[in-house]
Order: sequence, then C-alpha cells, then structure tokens
Amino acid sequence: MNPLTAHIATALKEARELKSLTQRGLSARSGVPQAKISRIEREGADMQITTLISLARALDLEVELVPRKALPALETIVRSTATTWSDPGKRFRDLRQALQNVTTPDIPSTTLEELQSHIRMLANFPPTAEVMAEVKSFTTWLSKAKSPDLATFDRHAREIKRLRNELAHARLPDSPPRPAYSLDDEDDDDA
Amino acid sequence: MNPLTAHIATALKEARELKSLTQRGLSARSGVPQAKISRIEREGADMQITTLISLARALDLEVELVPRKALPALETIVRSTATTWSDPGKRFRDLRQALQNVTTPDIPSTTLEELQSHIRMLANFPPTAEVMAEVKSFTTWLSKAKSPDLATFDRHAREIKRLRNELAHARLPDSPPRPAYSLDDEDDDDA
DNA sequence: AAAATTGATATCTTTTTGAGTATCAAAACA
DNA sequence: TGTTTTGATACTCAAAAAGATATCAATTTT
Repeated sequence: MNPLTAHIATALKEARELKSLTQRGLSARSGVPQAKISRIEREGADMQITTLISLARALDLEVELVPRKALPALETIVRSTATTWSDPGKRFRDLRQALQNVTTPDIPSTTLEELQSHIRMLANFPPTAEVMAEVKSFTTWLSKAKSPDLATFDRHAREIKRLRNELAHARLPDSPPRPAYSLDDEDDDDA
Repeated sequence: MNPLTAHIATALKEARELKSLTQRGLSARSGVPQAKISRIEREGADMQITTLISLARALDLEVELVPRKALPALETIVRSTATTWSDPGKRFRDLRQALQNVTTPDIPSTTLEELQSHIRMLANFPPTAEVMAEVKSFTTWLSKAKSPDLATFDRHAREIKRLRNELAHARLPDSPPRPAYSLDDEDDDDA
C-alpha cells in the first residue's frame, strides 16, 4: 500500500462501507470504474484529483486542505459529527436478551453458546459502524420474528462470527477497549 | 479555471502566499516543477494526488476527506487556528503615527499624502495576512531607522499601493468591512 | 541603469491514469 | 444446491500528467 496515499485510500473505503455501498454501487454513483476503485482501496493507487473528488462527492465527502495545526480539532469535529450509536452497551445487552428468549429447538446449543461468546467479545471492543449495524439488525429480527427460521438465524450467526474474526485479527488502535459514547443516533441502516 | 479543482487551487495559492513563498521556493520544497505550480494555481490544472500531497506537505497542510456535515465546523476551526492579528486597527494607527513622525525632507509631500490615503483605505478592509505583514514590517522599519533612506521608504510605499490596488480591484466577500478580531499574534514575519 | 527574480508559457519525452471490458474465486443468497 | 453478487486482477488504447528545460515580460532589487 502506497504510504503517501494510504490515508486517503482507507478513508474512502471506510466511507463507502459506512454507507453500505458496494464498489460497483460507488462506481455507478461516481462514474469511476469498479476496477479502479478496487486498486485505490487496496493498493492506494495514485489517481488524479478529479477522480478523488468524484469519489468523495459520491460519498458526501469533500477534499480539503487542512492546516496541520487544525488536525486534532478536525478529528474531534468529525467524530462528533459522524453517525454514532447511543449507548452501544445497551444494544449488546438487548441482543443477548433477545437471544435468551429464543426457544426454537432447531438451534443447536453449541451454536448458540458460540454465538453468545462472540457477542460478548464484540461488546468488549470499540464499536464500529459495521458491527453496530449488524447488532441492531439481528436484534430487530429476533424480536420481530415469531418463529425464527434457521437459515436467517444462521446468516446472522455467521455475520457475527465474521465480525468477531475481523476484529480479532485486526491491529488494535491504541485506544481503550470501551470508550464512553454519548451522541445521538441517526438510524440510517436497515430494519 | 477548472471549477472542480478551483477550491484546491485557490487554497494552495493562498497558503503559499501566506508563507511568503515564491513558486520556485515551493517547487524546491515540494519537488514539483515551478511550471506545474503556475498551471495549477491559475488554471486549476488537474494533478495526481501524490502531487497534491507533496505541495500540501510543503505548506504544512494535509489533504483530508471531510464529511459535508462537518464543513461548517471545520471552517470555524481553521479560522480560529489560523494566524491572525490582535487589534488590526491599532496596527494601522501605529503605522500612521510613525509616518507622522517622519521628517526626512527628501520625501515629496505628495507621495506622503498619497501613502496615507492608501493606508486609510486598507484599514477599512478586512485585514489580510499579506496586508498586516506589510503594515507591521513598515512600522517596525520606520520606528527603527534613525534616518530612513528614500529607497526603502519607496519600496514600502509601492507595496502599500500595490496592496491597495489589489484590494480595490478584488471582488469583495459578503462579510462586513471590519469584523472584530481578537485572537493572539504569532509574529512569524520579518523585522 | 543593470542584474536578478517572479510568474506565465511552450516544447518534448516518459510514465501513469482513465475508461472500457473481461475473467475469476470467494462469499452471499435463495 | 445452484445462482448472484462482490471484490480482485488482467489487458487494451487513448488521454493526461510528470518531469525536464527553456524562454519571456514585468517587477523587484541592488
């Protein structure tokens, strides 16, 4: 990954994923070929600024030149402006509660135990957009479905496992495991 | 001027001028040819992001992708972080005072009168980095030099005139003529 | 007045991106 | 299970930027 552009490449990828867009989806919006988006995201491929601007605009971002001095403040601003989750701990508790009430005999108890272990682990990491979206989606589905079908349940269970593995293998940022979050919710994800 | 890149082109030029760098000076620091810098600044020429990053770094700037939502806050941050001048009105008064005390007979009174008129005009515009730097530099020189030489005096007079003309011909931003400034000084310019 | 600097342009070759397609393995989905 | 979607990668040709110089008019400096 090109060290000069890594920062931007990562920001683009994160912004795309936060918006639940596929590379092809972003391609359609921005006019930039999917192949190029792939190269940019993983290699930090160089590109023209007009291309960067197209991608950024499609993601509701702007390319700005910010004085070094202002960077710490900018970080704070962006964090506070970003879509965050109010009380992620409660969201995790809600999910585990919902799981406790699942009484479908089809679900193997080993699977259920494993799933609960994964959720506990996820709850001990700083919440990401991706994780919280799944937690919310899973909880909603559980509390809504009268008779949860095994297929959907499995899909959620696998997603939770994937997220756990992703976090487990990722390099941890040097921030404490569970910061206090307090900003409001925007509810822009799926059911 | 390319409308897509105009924003960035302008920011680069302003940052360079704020640092009193010539295009060649910036070229030397950034490794980007002077010819290209010229094209970028006036035509908003497209460039690769690695080029933009080189230029930005040489100007103590960083290329950032900022959420649209966070832009107003960013603007505030940048303004408050920028080098500003405490009480620009006082700086203008100091300069005019220093001029009153100039008793060198060599200076034609017409020149002096014209100069004072220009200063009055500049004082009625929102102060720019360039203007305040010159006001400070001129004042310092006047109060230091026992017998001000005409050549240097003329250089300052011409610079003041140039700045006045620049402002007079520039499109005015839609801000009020003399906002209240209150932030502290950084004193990073010459004697 | 002469010398040096500045920003704007021009020219030329090399390197890189852009755009359009196509393919493929892995994962998601039904 | 078979089908679709997703991201990664390959190849082409046309377009554009990079890089290296050089020139020039207008200032600026000495």
